Amino acid sequence: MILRNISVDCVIFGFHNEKLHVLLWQAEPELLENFLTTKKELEEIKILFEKNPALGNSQEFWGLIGTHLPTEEDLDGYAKKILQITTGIEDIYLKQVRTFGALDRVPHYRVLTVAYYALINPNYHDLKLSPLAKAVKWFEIDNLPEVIFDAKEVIEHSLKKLRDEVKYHPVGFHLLPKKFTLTQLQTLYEVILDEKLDTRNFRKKILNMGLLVDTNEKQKNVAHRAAKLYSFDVEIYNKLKEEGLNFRI
Amino acid sequence: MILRNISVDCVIFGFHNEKLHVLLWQAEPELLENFLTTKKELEEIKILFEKNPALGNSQEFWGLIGTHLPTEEDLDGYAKKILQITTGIEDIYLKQVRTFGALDRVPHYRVLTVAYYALINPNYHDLKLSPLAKAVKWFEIDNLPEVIFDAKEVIEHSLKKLRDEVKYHPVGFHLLPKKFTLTQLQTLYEVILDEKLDTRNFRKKILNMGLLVDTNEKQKNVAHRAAKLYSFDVEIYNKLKEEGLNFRI
DNA sequence: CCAAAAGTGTTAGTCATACACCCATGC
DNA sequence: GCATGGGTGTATGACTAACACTTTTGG
Repeated sequence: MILRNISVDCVIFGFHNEKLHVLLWQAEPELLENFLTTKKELEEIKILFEKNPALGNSQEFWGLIGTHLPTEEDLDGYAKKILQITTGIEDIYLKQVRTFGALDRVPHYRVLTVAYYALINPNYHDLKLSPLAKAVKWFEIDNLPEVIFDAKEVIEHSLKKLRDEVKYHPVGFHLLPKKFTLTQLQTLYEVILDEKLDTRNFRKKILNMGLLVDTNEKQKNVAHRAAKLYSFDVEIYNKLKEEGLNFRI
Repeated sequence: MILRNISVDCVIFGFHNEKLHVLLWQAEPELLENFLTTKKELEEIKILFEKNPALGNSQEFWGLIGTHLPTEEDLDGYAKKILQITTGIEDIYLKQVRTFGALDRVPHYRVLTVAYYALINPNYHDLKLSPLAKAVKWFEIDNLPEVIFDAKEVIEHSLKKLRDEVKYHPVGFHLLPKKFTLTQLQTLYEVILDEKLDTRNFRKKILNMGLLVDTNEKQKNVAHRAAKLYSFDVEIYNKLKEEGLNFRI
């Protein structure tokens, strides 16, 4: 059985072409089948779609990826499941943003949405493998299409949360490939925080924290001096944090 | 109608006797009547209580103040309403913590709890006026009674959120009277953050930020040098923030 | 005059900011 | 050899941390 009054939606952020993107879809009941376990649940979803013209009308509108919470699913676990099925990735950084519960945020019926944000790197995860590939698309964060319901507000809240988080916790790394250059990292922060950073100071700060691992590798086939590749190690971060490291950008 | 699968619970923090406290209650359906608008809702609540032995058994267990969300109530608005009815105060600082949705967090039926935390100053708000006064009690944060369901976890999450927040935003003032001394403010921070702060440095830092208003008043009838009384002005804070002030403790 | 808490300044070290040029690579 | 982005050091000012005594008040 699904809980008609509760939906779980994921704001999936991706970083490519030096831009922050959000993954949206045009949902149809048949796609939601992927997230559900019983036929009964699918029937229930179909009824909701029929009752709500705005949902059926999704040729024009894009929406956040998610659906109603089944009774037998753990809340955090279900958000993770939605992401796994959508992206094919097992270990995704995922964080609850907040629950939206204004009266009339969705016409015709009452639903609270528990929003999560997730961070992935689109260059390194081929979404073509996803069963939802045809319905799903990346949009630049400052060039979003028309979205359904209050999805815009949810995305904005999530972005704000990401911005707050990225300054004090090393979460930005989840948007980069395993091995990355300091310039990529800097660009990422510039894009998320929407401000220019001083290269020399940025490098000093990051390297002084001592949580990047020098992979002893360099970029290849670039038409300029090849940059060193670093990786981020959560274990090292946890150790340093215990010793009193304060991560700050 | 009430939404059986969604409850709204408030972790109400108060600061007195140099300790941080939480307001808990022993809920009974009759008390919940105060939060509800129709008789039908009360009947629905009563049925839930009957179905769930742990709820009826609340002579032994204390719980968070809150109840199921009625269909016609806005989520944030309902949290505010719960607080107003409980405390009689109109303007309470209130913040959504997160939504708890583990599978067996409440036995016998599935319910998600949207948790909020609130900050009030018990010395300056007489809860005896509340219709719930007899069921409600302050507990020291590190001397809590046995609590129902996962209330402990919810309280701990809320405290963590408060700690994170208090460092970077001037929310601590909501726990103090309108006019307070710098020593009170320092004690408050020491209690919330659970660490000693250097008095001289603390005063310098706070006063340099320039967001406290000198009321030109002093304590009266104290058996020692009377301290100056300050107040906090949100308007001033907002102005300073626009000018780039970074609030940090 | 005593007890109790309020109030105050200086120094040393650390951290943030501002800023401009040479280096390595592919084509 | 040139275009492109990678990589580096220093000086200045700002902030943080550590630390001990005098002042005011009521009883």
